[in-house]
Amino acid sequence: MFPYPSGAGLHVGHPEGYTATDILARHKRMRGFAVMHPMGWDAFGLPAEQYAIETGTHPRVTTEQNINTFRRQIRMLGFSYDWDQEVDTTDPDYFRWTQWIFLLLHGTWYDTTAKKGRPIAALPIPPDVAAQGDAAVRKYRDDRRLAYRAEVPVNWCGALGTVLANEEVIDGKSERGGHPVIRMPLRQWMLRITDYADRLLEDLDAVDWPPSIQEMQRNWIGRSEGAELDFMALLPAGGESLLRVFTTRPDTLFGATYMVLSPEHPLVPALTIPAQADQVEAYRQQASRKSDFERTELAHEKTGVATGSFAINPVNGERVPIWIADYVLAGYGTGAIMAVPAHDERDFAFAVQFGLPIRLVVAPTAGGAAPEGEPFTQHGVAMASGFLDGLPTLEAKARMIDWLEKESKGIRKVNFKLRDWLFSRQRYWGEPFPLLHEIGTDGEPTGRIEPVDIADLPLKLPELEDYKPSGRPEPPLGKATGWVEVERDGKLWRRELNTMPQWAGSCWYYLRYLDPKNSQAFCDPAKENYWMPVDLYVGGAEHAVLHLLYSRFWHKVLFDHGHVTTAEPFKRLVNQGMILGDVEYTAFRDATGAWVQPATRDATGLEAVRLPEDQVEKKGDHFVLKADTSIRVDARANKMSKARGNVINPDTVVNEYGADSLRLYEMFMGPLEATKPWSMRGVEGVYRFLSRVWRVFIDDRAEEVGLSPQVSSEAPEAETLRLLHHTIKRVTEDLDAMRFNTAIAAMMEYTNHLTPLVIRPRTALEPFVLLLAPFAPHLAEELWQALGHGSTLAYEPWPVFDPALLVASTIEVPVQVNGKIRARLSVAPDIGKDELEQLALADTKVIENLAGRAPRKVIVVPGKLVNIIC
RNA sequence: GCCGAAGUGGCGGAACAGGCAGACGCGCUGGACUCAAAAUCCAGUUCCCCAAAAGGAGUGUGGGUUCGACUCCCACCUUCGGCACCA
Repeated sequence: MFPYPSGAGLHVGHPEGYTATDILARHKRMRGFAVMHPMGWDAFGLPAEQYAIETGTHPRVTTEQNINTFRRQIRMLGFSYDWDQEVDTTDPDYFRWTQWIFLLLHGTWYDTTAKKGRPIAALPIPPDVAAQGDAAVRKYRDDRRLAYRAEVPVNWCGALGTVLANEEVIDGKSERGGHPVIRMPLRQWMLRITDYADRLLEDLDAVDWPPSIQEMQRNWIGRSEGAELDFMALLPAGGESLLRVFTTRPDTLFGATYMVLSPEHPLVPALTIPAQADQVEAYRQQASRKSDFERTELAHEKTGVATGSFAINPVNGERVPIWIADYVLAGYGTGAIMAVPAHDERDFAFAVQFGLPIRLVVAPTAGGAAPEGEPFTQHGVAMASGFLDGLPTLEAKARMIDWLEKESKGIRKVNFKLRDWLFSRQRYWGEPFPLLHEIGTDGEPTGRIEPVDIADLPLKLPELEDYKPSGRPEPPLGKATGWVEVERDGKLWRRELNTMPQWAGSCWYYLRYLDPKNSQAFCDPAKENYWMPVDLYVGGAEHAVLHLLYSRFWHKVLFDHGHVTTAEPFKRLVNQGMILGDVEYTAFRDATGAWVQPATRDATGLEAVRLPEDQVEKKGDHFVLKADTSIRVDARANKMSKARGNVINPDTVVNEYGADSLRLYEMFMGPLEATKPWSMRGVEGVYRFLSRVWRVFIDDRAEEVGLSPQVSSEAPEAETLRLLHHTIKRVTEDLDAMRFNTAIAAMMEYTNHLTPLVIRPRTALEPFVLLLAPFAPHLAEELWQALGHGSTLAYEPWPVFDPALLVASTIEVPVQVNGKIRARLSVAPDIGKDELEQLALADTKVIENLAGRAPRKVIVVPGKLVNIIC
């Protein structure tokens, strides 16, 4: 995954994944593969804009500086990127195609029968719509495009005068400054990713991804099957209105004792009786001020207000009260539920809180009793439910849906947690939407929206005097007066003022890598066909859901239009683990300065003191203070952060130990996927290994760098040859399985064998240099030259091991008596089972341990062990 | 609360189609080289007992399967990551 070039420069977390893919790229090249290994910049984003607001520096300037820093640092590490493939999402030649893809989405509707996206021109227009004229047809189409506009609540911070992203809002206040944030509806661009929910879910089975990531995506998509059914709401003003709910448990319909609407539900005003109006309005106000976070956070205490009106249960004609409560989310299902307190935790809590009736309609077993004082939410057997009585839950569900469908009171329905994607931002530093709004003679938008001509792309950002927020929830692009208004076909048009989110550019960059300079298409179809899908995609798990889901969505739209040939973009995904700071030891002192042992880690009023390693020791399964072993010391590695001051800068490491040491250490720390703490001593360790390798080849006492006189043309001894081939085997297999740490261990072992050799045969050294090359390319190239080769080793064939040479002349086989090892036999590797058993039984140690007892059973695993049971 | 991953020496981690636990590296101890130090090289280093040999215990905890379990099964504990009123 390409980086966001932040002002802080490269972090040691970045080179982890990049080293891994570089090693594989180099290895594959040596094995004759054509390798595409590119790098680029995900360079739109908030920090550059924030910096612009504060200093007036154009984000382009900041971004360019940051990219230059990142590029320098990345080059310093010797990654074999093809810099001709470099992409930058903020480059107009790049975002031209981001805009182009947006227009493709805008020009697409999802055909649910064909289960694919199709051009909007192919959308069948019903005759009655067509009869109403162009405006009606246009609206019909606009309502079905994959990119559409909707009123959705955004986080508006009046004090900062800007709209904030969800992650910038904490406890209903702005992250910076702690100003109040309210949610207000704003007209926004949305992408209809929910149309692709089923395919995004199904195709997860076809990719080679970590199961945990697949699971996270499945949960995020959150498919659930159930029914939508209609209650009949009785309006206080007279008349009726259908009130639709979604439920996964239609079998509990007989147990519905009240209904709950989300505070935002459109029917709330019509359903509120005058006596309740004030309360309802107050509750709606209060709910609107809460952020989603606040609404779902800890506050599991239920709140709500009765509307005062009632609805009729479709299955039994019963009158049930209608309430509003914020535990019902406006965005899921229909924004309204039938409450079955006996069989749902939330409904139960609410019913208890407000004294609403609870009616059991499912028993754990036929005739069995549900536990008292808690809801029974599991499957069981229907009861007190008329025609469902006695049916197990699954059958009861099906029967109820059949009944609802027959009576036209409901339908089978699948719902998804996945929301449509809020795609617009009220920001400057992002891709402008290539759309024009028609302005009528009255100076107001007519509602007609047209894309900018493809030939006029890219639509570049206007230059701005200042980037400060306007103080109104309006995008800063509105300030670019000369840019906003456009004349076309004799009419006045106003440009779309929102910009795209940072995800946009990162959604498809892997395709641009294939053909970054193409001015005719986002990518030459022949190249796409040759390279796609991505064989290996390495990145942090923080992108497990959003980035990977959005990319997959865009890819599928491109696929439906025939612009790409694979349904999925990333065949194999590997998540690198996080690199934490060095381990820190912390003890606590109270106000008097005395050491104390806090009951909890977050105890207040105590001073946390960081201790050097030599002041602590291990006692039992935890660390204690050496000076007072009754005081427990907290030992943990923390996330690297500026605030903690535990950030490791790759520049420092490279200056001190060289790029190869950094690369090697990052890979030697542990499995790529694991979270692991950094240790400067560990870097020192791999540096010493590389130095040892150097001294095996090079006479370091000589005035000039030159091959050690110990390097000889003699043939290696059998053991050296065996170890060489063993090492080739291990390194090759470990690389294929991405076990970089054990591959390095294998090379260390081989080096440990070579070091004491007085005579170092060239034929045992050269293949080793090639094995080391992907890991430590700088050192390996130098050794390769010293060995007398004129050109790079980057394309030398990868060494191949000879299985015949792997066999040792003798092996050691342990002999157990009753499962305990009592002797070791030195035998030929191909020794027969019977012979091995005879040898074991004849061993003096074994005889001693048998103490005259006769073996009852002898288990012989040839080449592994002998176990004698007596 | 739910989902997922993981618990192995002083530390990072090896070994899991069930078969010698602790590879490799760090740290530590001792030795060689040196006037000395650094660097380097050699040896040792899971714990307990012990001069040594020989023993004994041991892969988060408690059970189970097996000749044999870090590895498989059941229950639990802890840590990390994600989701979190999704009807």
